[in-house]
Amino acid sequence: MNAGTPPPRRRMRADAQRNYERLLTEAAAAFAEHGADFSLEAIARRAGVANGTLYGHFPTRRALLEALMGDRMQALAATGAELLTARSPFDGLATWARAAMVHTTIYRGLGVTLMQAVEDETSELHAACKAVLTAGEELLARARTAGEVRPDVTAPDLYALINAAAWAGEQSSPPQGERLLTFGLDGFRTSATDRE
Amino acid sequence: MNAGTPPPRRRMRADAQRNYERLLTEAAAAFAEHGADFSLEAIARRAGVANGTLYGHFPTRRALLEALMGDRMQALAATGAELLTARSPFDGLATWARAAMVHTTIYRGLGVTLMQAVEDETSELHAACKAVLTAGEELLARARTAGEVRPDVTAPDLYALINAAAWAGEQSSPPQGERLLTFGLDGFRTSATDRE
DNA sequence: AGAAAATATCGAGATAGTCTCAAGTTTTCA
DNA sequence: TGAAAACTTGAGACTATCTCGATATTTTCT
Repeated sequence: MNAGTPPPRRRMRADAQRNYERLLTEAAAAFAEHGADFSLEAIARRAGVANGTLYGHFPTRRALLEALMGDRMQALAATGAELLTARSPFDGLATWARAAMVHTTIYRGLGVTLMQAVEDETSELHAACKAVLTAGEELLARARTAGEVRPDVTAPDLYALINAAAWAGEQSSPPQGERLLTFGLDGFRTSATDRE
Repeated sequence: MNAGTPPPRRRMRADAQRNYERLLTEAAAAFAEHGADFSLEAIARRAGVANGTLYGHFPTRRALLEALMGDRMQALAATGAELLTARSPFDGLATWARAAMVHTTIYRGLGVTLMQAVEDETSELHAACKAVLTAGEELLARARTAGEVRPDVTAPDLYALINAAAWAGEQSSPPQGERLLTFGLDGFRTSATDRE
């Protein structure tokens, strides 16, 4: 559906541009249908291009994912910023977390990559993940200040919960993800730990 | 360390028995060090055996895992039964969940297999996973009866939480797993949802 | 326009992993 | 001891990742 972001830098040769876009389109379709581990070789084939061409444009699988998801993740961060004005800080947080989980679920198996990317500075997805993490931190900080979540809940906790819930959702027929996320978020709440 | 369970059925030829055990030993070491996705070919090599021999003994990777973990999972189920007499039903549940998470962490990447196995009747690990699920259900039922957990929390929720927390723990440098499990379990508690 | 320069593409090849199976070897036991 | 049963072997058929020199296409410059 979505053909990805425009050219990376400078100007590309016309044929390169064409191939770049075709690869992105096919990759999006293949990943959506078969998961983020789908064969790059097959994607090149489907795009009518030699696999060397694919590697020329996207040296790593992560580079391809970044091209596919960069914008989307920035958008998610922006949504987080908007939810900073939600009536209830906790609800804003919860709403955003749900959106983030849905986002992670776009390609099966994406969670692993996203979890690694936030710690690995050399990952092409690092910046995007950091932006998401930061958005989460802000929502969390607000809810914390309002006394709605426990003071010891951190942004990495939230990030991990989102990805873990997405992961669980992928593994089970009735989407366990939603439930897990809800339980986790409830565990974040102040009320759950009066005596600790 | 642990060489796995004894022969499967009837009696094996002496050399077969030797190879079977050697494979189990090497697999345990390799999985422990490199994760449950480690190359079966390499395991056969390390065991000084042709790869056809490995496949002869263990038709699938899951079969190998079952041989490696079957007992251990039964033991986990037994631990669950014992914790049924814990002073506090919730603490019994929490203690067991922690043990289950540690158990899942024995080989990196095991969680995926365990989540699939519980739904897939054809998996060699299905029975073992069911036993674990059942143990969880009993602990949960007791805590529910005692009014310590929300009435809508199910055994699959618990199972998913345990595996998801183990998964998260594997992806992050500071072991996020423990924290996630705690938050999730707190989310299971009755007190967290008075008004819902 | 024409040719040189810059930029891309191609696809074979090196490496590695999964899984199968016909042919050969070892063990068992009557 | 020797034949039948039980195992092992390793090559072979696939699939995937990633690299690189040869080849082709596009752009640029005069």
